[in-house]
Amino acid sequence: MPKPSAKAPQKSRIQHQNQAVILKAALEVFSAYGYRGTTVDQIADKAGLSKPNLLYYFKRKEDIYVAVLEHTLDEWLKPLRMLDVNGDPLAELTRYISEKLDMSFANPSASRLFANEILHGAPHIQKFLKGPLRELVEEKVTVICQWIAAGKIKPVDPPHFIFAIWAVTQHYADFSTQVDAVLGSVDRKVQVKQAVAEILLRGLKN
Amino acid sequence: MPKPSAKAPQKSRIQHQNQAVILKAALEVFSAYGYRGTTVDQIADKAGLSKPNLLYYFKRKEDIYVAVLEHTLDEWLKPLRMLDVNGDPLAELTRYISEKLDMSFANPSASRLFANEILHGAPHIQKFLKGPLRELVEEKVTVICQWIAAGKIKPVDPPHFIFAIWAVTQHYADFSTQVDAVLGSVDRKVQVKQAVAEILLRGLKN
DNA sequence: TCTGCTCTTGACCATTTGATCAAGAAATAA
DNA sequence: TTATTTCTTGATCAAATGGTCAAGAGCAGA
Repeated sequence: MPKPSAKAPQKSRIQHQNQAVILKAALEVFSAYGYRGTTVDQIADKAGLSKPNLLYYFKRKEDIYVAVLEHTLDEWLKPLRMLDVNGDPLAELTRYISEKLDMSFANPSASRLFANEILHGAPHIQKFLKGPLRELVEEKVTVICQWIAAGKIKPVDPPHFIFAIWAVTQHYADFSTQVDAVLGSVDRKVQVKQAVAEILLRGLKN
Repeated sequence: MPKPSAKAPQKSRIQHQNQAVILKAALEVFSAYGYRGTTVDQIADKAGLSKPNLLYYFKRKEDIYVAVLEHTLDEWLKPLRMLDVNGDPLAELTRYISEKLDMSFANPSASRLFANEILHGAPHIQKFLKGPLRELVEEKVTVICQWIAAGKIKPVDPPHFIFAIWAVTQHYADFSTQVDAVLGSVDRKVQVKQAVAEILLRGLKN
């Protein structure tokens, strides 16, 4: 076997670069218009490639979509993974909320792509939801349970508390159009962080 | 002028009935597949009409979509409108959260339709967001401010508190696929109501 | 430079889909 | 019944769109 790996056809420099350009362009377009609302031409235009050229790298439209989706999933779980049972509960949760809000403000497209996928029944990421996501939630539920058992925070329904954090933090990405319409389009990152942490965490303090 | 009104061509019995059937079918399909992902044929099939017949009642696909959207908007605001400054704050907010969750469980399609529209920049309901919705939020913000000023609840950022209620309650409609994947598909209405009210309101108690 | 591989694209195809229309069926009013 | 309006549909069209292909351009190693 002279080749280093028969399964990994080792990308060339151009391949590596163009795939990155395509994924970036595809994220923007898919998150803005949804899967069916996006045309391959739109992605190609945004990526600065011709349509056949784009389809040289990803055979089908759906392949691009799946690639973009999977590319964001891992990133999505990182902040929750870091929730440490040995840390101070309020500090840990404050950090978690802060990081989730940072993600919503810095990369709303990824949040919207994810929201759109789930909104339509998550046809492409059922395995992710029922596998890695579910396991991670179960793990962090026990963390919260331990904090409660140790009397470090007041009792709370752990899974629904996690859902609440997701819902509120991602709201500022997914529904930013609505937030802007109601409050005006100003920079409110600091204020939101303060307000959200207060709303979700004050009830936990002893 | 023999006619009662020149602007309202008074619908016939058949018109009234078929439009209702179409709107119901369209809500299901649009909320499941999004605007671009929905075909007129799908709506016609679900409504039990031929495509040309459906287009006899609504000239264009977009007209159906707008009609469905507007049909749900008014319903959407009702619970918030009822928030009464003279009532007990905790009781009023508990009732509001409970009603929003009831809506999410009873009519998730409407919630998803709305979420989808906003997710994609709310191209059809900008006026609604910047008009009626904004005004209603401003009104209820003052209600919450009065409660705070009267010392009835602890201080909280009113608009972001309203957003938090929306985010969490609508999460159980919009992201039910994810919730089901993580917790299993069981009836959890009562538990969710209890948990959500606790999470969002305990921090307000004096 | 020559050779083989990777990359790029204009032209093209098949299907889907929003929308139209003319003609007929059904309801309604006289 | 007759006349008029409303309702229904098969057939059809034009545009949009995902995907293909053959031929050529660019690049890397010998």
